[in-house]
Amino acid sequence: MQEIETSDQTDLKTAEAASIRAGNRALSVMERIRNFILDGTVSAGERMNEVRLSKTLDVSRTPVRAALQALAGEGLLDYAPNRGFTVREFPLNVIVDAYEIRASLEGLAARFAAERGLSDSEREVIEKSLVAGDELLSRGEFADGDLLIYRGINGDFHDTLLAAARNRMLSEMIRICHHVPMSSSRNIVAFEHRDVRRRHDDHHRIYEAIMAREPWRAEAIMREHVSGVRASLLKSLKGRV
Amino acid sequence: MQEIETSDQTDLKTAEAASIRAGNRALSVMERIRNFILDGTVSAGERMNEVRLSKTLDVSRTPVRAALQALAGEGLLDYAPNRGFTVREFPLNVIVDAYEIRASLEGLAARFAAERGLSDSEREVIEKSLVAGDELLSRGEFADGDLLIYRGINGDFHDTLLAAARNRMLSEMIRICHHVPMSSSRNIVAFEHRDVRRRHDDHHRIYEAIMAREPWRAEAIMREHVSGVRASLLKSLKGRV
DNA sequence: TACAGCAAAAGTGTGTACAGTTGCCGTGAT
DNA sequence: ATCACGGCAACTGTACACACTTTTGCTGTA
Repeated sequence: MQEIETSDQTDLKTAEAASIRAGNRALSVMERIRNFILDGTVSAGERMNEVRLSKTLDVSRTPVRAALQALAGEGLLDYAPNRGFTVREFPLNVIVDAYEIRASLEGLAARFAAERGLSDSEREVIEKSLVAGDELLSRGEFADGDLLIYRGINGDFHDTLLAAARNRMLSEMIRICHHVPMSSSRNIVAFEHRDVRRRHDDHHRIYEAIMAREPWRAEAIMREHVSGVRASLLKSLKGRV
Repeated sequence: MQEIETSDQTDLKTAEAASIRAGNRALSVMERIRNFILDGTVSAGERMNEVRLSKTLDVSRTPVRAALQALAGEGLLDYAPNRGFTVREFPLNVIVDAYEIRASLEGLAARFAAERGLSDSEREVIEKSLVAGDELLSRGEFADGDLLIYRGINGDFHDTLLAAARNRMLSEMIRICHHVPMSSSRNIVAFEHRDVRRRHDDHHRIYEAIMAREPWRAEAIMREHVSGVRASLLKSLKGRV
């Protein structure tokens, strides 16, 4: 009965890095249920029937319950005694607010990083991300797939800075913000070259502030940086909806 | 087998308000285990033996596991696969950082409250807390038990403002900060009359900023306010240790 | 005496049966 | 026709047994 091992181990590193509970089976179950939620297999407000889930995933109710509890801890599910778990709804204003929270928290992370300094490897990763971004942007316009590449570059920059803040609670809270649908830093919401260029320029300035050991400046720029993403999101939503 | 109902329902409202999982039994078990952690019955770094706990609390392992998972979600416990749960350690720097995080988040909450406005009942509670604090402080010095009273006043002010921010994710994150040992807003760390007076004056100014619909000013004062508590904590620790 | 390897014990992970609760549907009285 | 009540079905909550993993400590050997 170890056929689970072979199948799906999506994003396993993220999960264990975040001190998430659930052992062997429960961990993979958790990721699978998370995907059900994020890809819309189960819709917002829907009840998570334990028996049905355990049949679908071919495990007993025990790991299913563990996974559901863990996901509730992450804020993706709601719990009510004797009524089980339901998919939490994320109306637009909640998503927008999540960006504000992220802005505050990542700003704080930038300040901590500036106060505490970067390790050699962290500096290396960030510099690499800056150079890679410069290169990508120097062409003046985006080719196919370039946005996907920048997504990675952007993620590296933010993840590394977060690690440099050396504060676990902060990391976990920001991770929760990222798990709000649409709110990940890996989501580039501004598709226009000029916007991305401005964002990338922010990265340069944040890095400079950190290297200059100017915590408050680093915080201010980072806050504005993430807030700017929120503004872009609003703009792009208005454009489409 | 309903003898649990009669016994311990400590802080139950807080728990369910925070969308915590765990049903009837598991919920009370969770609170009891939380107390074990906070009052030092189990010490930092210690392993939470499920069998022993279930015997101590006189329930089966199932609700114990549920409670442990919930507490891990709150950040009080660490989990490692096949090795169970351990009490997370909170060294001084983590506690101090938690105040910074709280400062950022409560600042944001104040901003939201200023943007969104207070309900009648919220305004009433806050004004009452301001008046009560004025009265308590007007005597010029503290009598026995006055600090305890102010603790309640202080808590009312902060809780109400948080509710007025109308953002669940924010509430939950701040609640997590409060659960860090020593980091609750109900802990008055500055025992001197002058410090408390200054804090209370902050409350007045925050309220004024909110009523004047000045979000950024409300945020700035609140951040400084909570940061000030952190500074007082450091001072008082230095004095004692 | 130090260390490797193994075996027993302790502890966690999972499956499953049963108990308790909720919600729904049908029946009957008003 | 409507509402109240009772019983049934579905689902969650808890207990417990068994499987698997980790840890411990013992023994034999170098």
